[in-house]
Amino acid sequence: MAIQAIKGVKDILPADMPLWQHLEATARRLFEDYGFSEIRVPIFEYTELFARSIGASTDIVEKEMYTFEDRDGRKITLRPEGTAGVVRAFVEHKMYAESQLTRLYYMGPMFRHERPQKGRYRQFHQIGVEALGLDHPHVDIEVLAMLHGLFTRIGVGGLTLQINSLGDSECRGAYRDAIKSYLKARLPTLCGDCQRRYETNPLRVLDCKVDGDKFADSPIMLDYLCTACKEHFETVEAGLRKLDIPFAINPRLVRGLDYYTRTTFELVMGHLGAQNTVAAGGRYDGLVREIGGPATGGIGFALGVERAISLMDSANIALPRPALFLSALGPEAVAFALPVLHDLRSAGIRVDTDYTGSSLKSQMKKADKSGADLTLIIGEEEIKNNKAILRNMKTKEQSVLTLTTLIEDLKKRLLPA
RNA sequence: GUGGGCGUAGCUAAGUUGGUAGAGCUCCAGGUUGUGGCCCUGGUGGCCGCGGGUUCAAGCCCCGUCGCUCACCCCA
Repeated sequence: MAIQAIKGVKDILPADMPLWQHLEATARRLFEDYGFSEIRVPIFEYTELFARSIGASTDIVEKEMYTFEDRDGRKITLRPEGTAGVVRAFVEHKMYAESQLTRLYYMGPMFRHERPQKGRYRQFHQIGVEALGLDHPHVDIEVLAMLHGLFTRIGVGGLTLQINSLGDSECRGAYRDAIKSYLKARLPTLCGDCQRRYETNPLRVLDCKVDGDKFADSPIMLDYLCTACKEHFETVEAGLRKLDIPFAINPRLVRGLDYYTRTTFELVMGHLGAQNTVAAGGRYDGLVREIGGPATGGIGFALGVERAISLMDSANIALPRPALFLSALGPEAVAFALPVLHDLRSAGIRVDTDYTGSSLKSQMKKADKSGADLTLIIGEEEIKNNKAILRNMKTKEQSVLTLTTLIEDLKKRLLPA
């Protein structure tokens, strides 16, 4: 039995790459327009970092992390999400001292040991941003506008941006108490999962797929927000309207990571399977301090690359193709072609060839398949007569070139003036 | 961790009540001797996921196992 890839991880094959590269390039360009800079942080960290930031009792930390001891006996974890590492780097390099607002983005693999299914893998990729240092609501708006803009630019529609506020340390407690007392009376009628969640994460009960529709009359966070949180949320709301960014308030939107405060949001897509959240994020005003930095605000999001790509239409993504296909017939021509290929490639011209020297018919097929607009034909006769034939694959027009001036001639035709 | 569906060629997939595995696409070579896409002909390519059992005989039936997949849970 041949060795296979680890369960839940995927090879991203050349055929998939145009979509990946297009998404990554579009994101880079957009984020940089907004003043964000790329940061690359390690894919593993000390386990404690994730326990402290994500929350020790969350599912991610309790049962999904790839954690192991390294040879020095220290507990190491493959990152299950991107924010913790970026915030750690922000604090470690004292980036808060450089400017009031630090805008960062990242992309790369994340790891969670879950049972794989559609849109959920054990190694998956996220593109994320973090804006650290300010808790001004306009930063929230900027980040949401950027998220909205990204999906517009990659041509994915039909998504819904849901937003909510989770309040802060001041008002969330009161809401939590209200929910618990609301649920307490109904507890016996709820599903087993909800009874368990009542203890671990009562806010999540409202989001239950089985009993979720029973809670139409439940207390909602927005009614419990303190003045500051309420103002913050209203400013974000007004700003989104002003920028014509469509959204829906979902008072039951709860995040699975403990660090979120105030603004939270999800970008969801119907009919993407059960894993219908394409991107999600929120504000985390307590996190930087928790990691050992100053008390400073932060907000970010991450999008699931595999999920986003499954929504993209590959039809309008240009595939890379050579400018020229060189057909060399017979060993002499193949030998002659070697430096020609080298010179053209060195000059930045994309050239493909087939080294077999086989029949012209089979090479024409390969030239056609390569997508090249032009085919250069060099055979025994051409070598003898100091000629080469240049064929336009679309018009079928052929012209005769001289071998001694071939490279200069081709450069003139194929390089932009 | 729990449940459903599925494993036959590189891909998509037929295979009757058990009787010696067929096809389309791809790939390769031809179809006037040096010209692609369409068409035609031929060829390469299968431990039928793996192991065991029943049987004269197993792709098909039984048991086990591994893998893939979808859903629960959780989340991007």
